Amino acid sequence: VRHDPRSQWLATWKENINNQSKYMQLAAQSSFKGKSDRSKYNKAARLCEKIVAIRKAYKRALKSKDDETKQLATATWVIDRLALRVGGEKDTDEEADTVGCCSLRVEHFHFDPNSEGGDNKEIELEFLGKDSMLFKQTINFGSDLYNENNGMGIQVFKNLQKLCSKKSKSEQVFDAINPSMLNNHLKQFMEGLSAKVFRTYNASKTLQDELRKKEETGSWNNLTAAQKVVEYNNANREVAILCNHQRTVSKAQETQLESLGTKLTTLSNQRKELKRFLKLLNAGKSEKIRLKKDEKKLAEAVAKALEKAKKMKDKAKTNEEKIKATEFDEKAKLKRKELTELKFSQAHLWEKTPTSDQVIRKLENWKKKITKSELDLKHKDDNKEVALGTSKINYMDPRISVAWCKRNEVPIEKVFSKTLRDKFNWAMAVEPDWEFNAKIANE
DNA sequence: GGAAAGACTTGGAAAAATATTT
DNA sequence: AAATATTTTTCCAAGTCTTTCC
Repeated sequence: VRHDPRSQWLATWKENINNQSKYMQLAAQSSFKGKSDRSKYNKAARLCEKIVAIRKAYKRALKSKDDETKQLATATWVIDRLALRVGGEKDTDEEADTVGCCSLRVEHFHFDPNSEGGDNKEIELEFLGKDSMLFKQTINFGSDLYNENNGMGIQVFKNLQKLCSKKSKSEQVFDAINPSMLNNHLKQFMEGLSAKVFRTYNASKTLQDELRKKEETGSWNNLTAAQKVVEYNNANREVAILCNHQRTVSKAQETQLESLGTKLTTLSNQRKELKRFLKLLNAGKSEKIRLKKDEKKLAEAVAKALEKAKKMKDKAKTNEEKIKATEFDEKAKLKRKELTELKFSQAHLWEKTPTSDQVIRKLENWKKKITKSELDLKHKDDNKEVALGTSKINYMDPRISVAWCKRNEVPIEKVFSKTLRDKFNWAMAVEPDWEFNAKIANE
């Protein structure tokens, strides 16, 4: 037993397989952890002020004659603007071959990936990051996004080009520096600054800017709380994309998306048929309009089968009878499924020949349905690989979210789950106009 | 001065709990 | 109430970064 105010752990031991240190620590909702979480975000917030000087410094150093200085500047740009991790060296015999900024190799860079030739300033970066998550993005260094500070993107591109030339594929791009040099370099700008702080800073800043942008749109105040939460999640998504937080698409999700796709095709085919009906009606050929078929008959059969299955189950005493009853029940359910499919496939049809008014009304209805389900599908597809949770738990200052909720009269539980509310208890008391900026660092 | 150890944060998968649809 | 879909929680490995050791 000992008392050591410098450390947070309650117990520590060596795990017997890989000989790694293990710790027992207080839970995330403890005030102890809360305090260090708060200081993490406060440190990142101080960057709001310091970032100007840092960017100015590396802009100049990008053109330095000294290799080390130049590489430090280029790497800092990458960490600041592309939100990469620092990328510590590790033993590739023992561990997975994953990389970050400092350990990037020439083979991870594809210049002019689409062979556009000429003055192309694109690089496709492709590598496995933490947890072997794929990072694959094409960066256009010529775009305004990277050049608002007159020409920095272009300069970085030139540097990277040079750093990759005359090297074999397996050589490191930033061969003159390593993470501890980079972190030491960063310390001169701000006490306690290290590479990871940029991720926290950029994530929090992005969230705040995105949320503010949305609040400034004209119709914002007309939105319901639920609609505002959707916008919050969209902002959260921007952050997750920035940090490359991904999830693998499960088999179930895959099939779900597929079936949504087929549903959509059915709907649009039905709309086409409805249009045809309208023409037929106008031409006085109403007898050619297809009507609903077999639905009632099948519905009755299904009801009967289900009832019978239930009776069989109630009666069954022996195992054999029970098995039979279950089998029958499964068949009945299959039939029921058929019925729903049939119903869906002729949902646009009528029992009796419709009037053109009816057809018009249904057409409008179908149009709405199609737009909605198109949007739904696109949304699902766009987001199937993005994980929002990680940035919410680790990167976005919770006070931004709390203040946003207060300003917009959105209950906090729409945004933070129970555990997150506990974890971020320290952040709950901020004012509605609270801002993530350099001033709050002293709170 | 550089490598290894130690301490703490960050990461997605899978399980579990809830919500929604049928 | 059952089936499905979505969200939350749990789990522990894989990172980062500072301190210690040689």
